[in-house]
Amino acid sequence: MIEERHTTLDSVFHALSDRTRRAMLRSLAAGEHNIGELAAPHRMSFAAASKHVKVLEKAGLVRRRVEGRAHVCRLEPQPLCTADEWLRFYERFWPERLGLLDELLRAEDQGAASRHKRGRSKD
Amino acid sequence: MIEERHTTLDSVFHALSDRTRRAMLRSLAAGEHNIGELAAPHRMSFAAASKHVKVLEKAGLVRRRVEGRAHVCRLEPQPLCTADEWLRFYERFWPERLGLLDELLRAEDQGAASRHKRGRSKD
DNA sequence: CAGCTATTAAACCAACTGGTTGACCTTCCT
DNA sequence: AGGAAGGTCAACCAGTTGGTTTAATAGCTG
Repeated sequence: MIEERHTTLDSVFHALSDRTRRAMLRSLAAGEHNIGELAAPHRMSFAAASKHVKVLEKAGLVRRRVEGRAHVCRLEPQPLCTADEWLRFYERFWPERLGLLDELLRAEDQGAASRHKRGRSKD
Repeated sequence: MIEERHTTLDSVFHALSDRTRRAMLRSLAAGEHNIGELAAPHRMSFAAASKHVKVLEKAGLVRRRVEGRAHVCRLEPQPLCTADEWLRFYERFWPERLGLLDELLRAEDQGAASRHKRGRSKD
């Protein structure tokens, strides 16, 4: 099960290491799409794009449902959450990025929430 | 510069897609280590481990400083932060995992912080 | 039925990965 | 000076990746 988690992280991070696949996930964040729609924005053959989707699928990031002749894909966010959990271990190393949360929780525990600035970035 | 960010994400996620390298980062989270120390826990040749360190270095995750005959490595957390930023875009998809932060900030803004449980996982 | 649409499958290719080994520098120790 | 310690580099290898093209399958549509 720990083993499982490692192979999961392997495949998830690998899936994320390609720009095309990251873009596909972004598309899927906006809603379901079939393979053709996912492939369209990328300058490559349909077959190549289809392979990318398969990589995402194997990483558990995408679920596919066949609907007539179309394969409709939907985002499966759980593995991203797992990856984020792994990353967040290092949270304490990047200054103020989200050390914020712990600060807030601590302050809250003491019944006295202090004031903080917020600056979040978008993509 | 956007371009730069993409190649960074490519190399960072790729670096993270290997278990050995993730373990090395964990070691470095505890403090500086030279290559030999980083290599020791892993059943592979010294040279192989050295290559892994180089991958981490190229991804900007590790900084190396030569000290006599030893190469001392230190964790460079910034790219992890960048990766996390990318991942956190999907935050809204995994239920309540850390929607917590925003909740807290919102509550704080209203001058009334509500109580929450915290449950974080380790690796 | 024919033909278009959506998609996979298979064969192939060049480039990269993760690993090995052996040769080779430096630096430290005695 | 000589040798061990800490690392790199280059060559090599098998397996994977990301891409191509061509062919095949399955579902709609007229």
